[in-house]
Amino acid sequence: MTTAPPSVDVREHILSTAHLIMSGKGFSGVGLNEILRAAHVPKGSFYHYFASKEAFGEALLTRYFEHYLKQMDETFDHAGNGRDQLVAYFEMWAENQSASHPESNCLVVKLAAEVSDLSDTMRRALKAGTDAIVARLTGAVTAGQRDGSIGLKEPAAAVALSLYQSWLGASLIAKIAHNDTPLAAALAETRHRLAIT
Amino acid sequence: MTTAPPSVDVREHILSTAHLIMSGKGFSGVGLNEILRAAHVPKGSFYHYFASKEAFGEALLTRYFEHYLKQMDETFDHAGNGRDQLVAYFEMWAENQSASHPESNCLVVKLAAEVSDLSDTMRRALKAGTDAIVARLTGAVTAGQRDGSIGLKEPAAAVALSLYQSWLGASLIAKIAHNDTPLAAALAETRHRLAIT
DNA sequence: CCGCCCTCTAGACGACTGGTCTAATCGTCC
DNA sequence: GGACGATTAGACCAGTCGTCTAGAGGGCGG
Repeated sequence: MTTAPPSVDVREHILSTAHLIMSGKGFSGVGLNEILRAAHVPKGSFYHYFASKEAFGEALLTRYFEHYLKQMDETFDHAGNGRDQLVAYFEMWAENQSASHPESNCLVVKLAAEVSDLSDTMRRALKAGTDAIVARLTGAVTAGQRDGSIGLKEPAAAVALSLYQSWLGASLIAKIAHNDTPLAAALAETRHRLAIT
Repeated sequence: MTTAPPSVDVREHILSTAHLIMSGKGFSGVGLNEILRAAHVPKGSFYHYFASKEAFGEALLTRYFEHYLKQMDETFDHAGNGRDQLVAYFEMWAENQSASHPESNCLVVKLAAEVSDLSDTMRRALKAGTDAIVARLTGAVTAGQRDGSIGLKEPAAAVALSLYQSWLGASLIAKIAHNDTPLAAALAETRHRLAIT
């Protein structure tokens, strides 16, 4: 699909092509051949940049979380109080996870279950990434509790983890239903949970 | 000579063997060869019982939900009020999803993300099954609201779906963390949510 | 300008597995 | 024995991941 010959950063090009394909077919469901054909990169190059498919998967996840966390930080920076930060973030999630943009779907939702039992290194990449996400959410909850925009008394970390898990579950159900209403419902519920009573 | 219908037995045997293996390796991650070897069933027999790997996957899910819903009904029958029914069910979930019993892990958690984009028939099996689960949960929430064991005012269906999604998410995180504490936390939070204020 | 070295590309190849299908065998009953 | 459906054996080829040799390209010292 992607045609540009990026002799500059082939590694990055392979990774971004793979992200596209794997967010549809999963990890075991795609072969290196298909990815490399789509990226117009010969097989010989692949094993120059990556030691194995597993190492490649780990790199894919690491790269994904890097981008993701950066975007998350930007979203938080552009929002006001703690509650607004969280709402803006989950609005973004709902949009990205929509069935109409399969390429921006969350890789945690897509790959976690498949890959956690398959490869310990990939599992650890997933763990590090999700921990970082929850840490940032915890920061926003704490900020919201301090600035008065969030009234919940429970520990910030517990609230953050619970929100994150709910959205993972809602995304899974949205995938099964092939329908975005679970995401809209999750957004409404999140707003409700964070509202000052 | 009541010749027991062996075709049913073999079919069932293949399915139960596959359940075991796939709950570890996923759908695309296992080949028919491995499943059939493990089940001591010759490869040639497979296409006598199933039309394709996809149809096989659909049968696997259907069978899984049949067992699952039956067990769910039994759990509900042995519990008292609506809240107790839900608590008993989620206690069972936490136990089955434990990392130490990978064979009883939830197939929805394991396969939903991988399979929903891969096969529409499998996606629909997943949808029918999860809808049935949420319907039963909704029944228990309604019962609890009626018998006074649940104080929540929100619509029963919304509560049920939200609980189910939270548990899917918690199970995913537990898989990533390779650790059961997220499930214990989910159980505590569920209890808290359902407690009379 | 040349030759050298090292990075990167190229893709054939091997050993194996994937799902699928046809042709033959088996078991049972008439 | 003959017929016939249920069951199996194994061929089939496209695909898998990974290896390997051969060479193109660019930078640099001289």
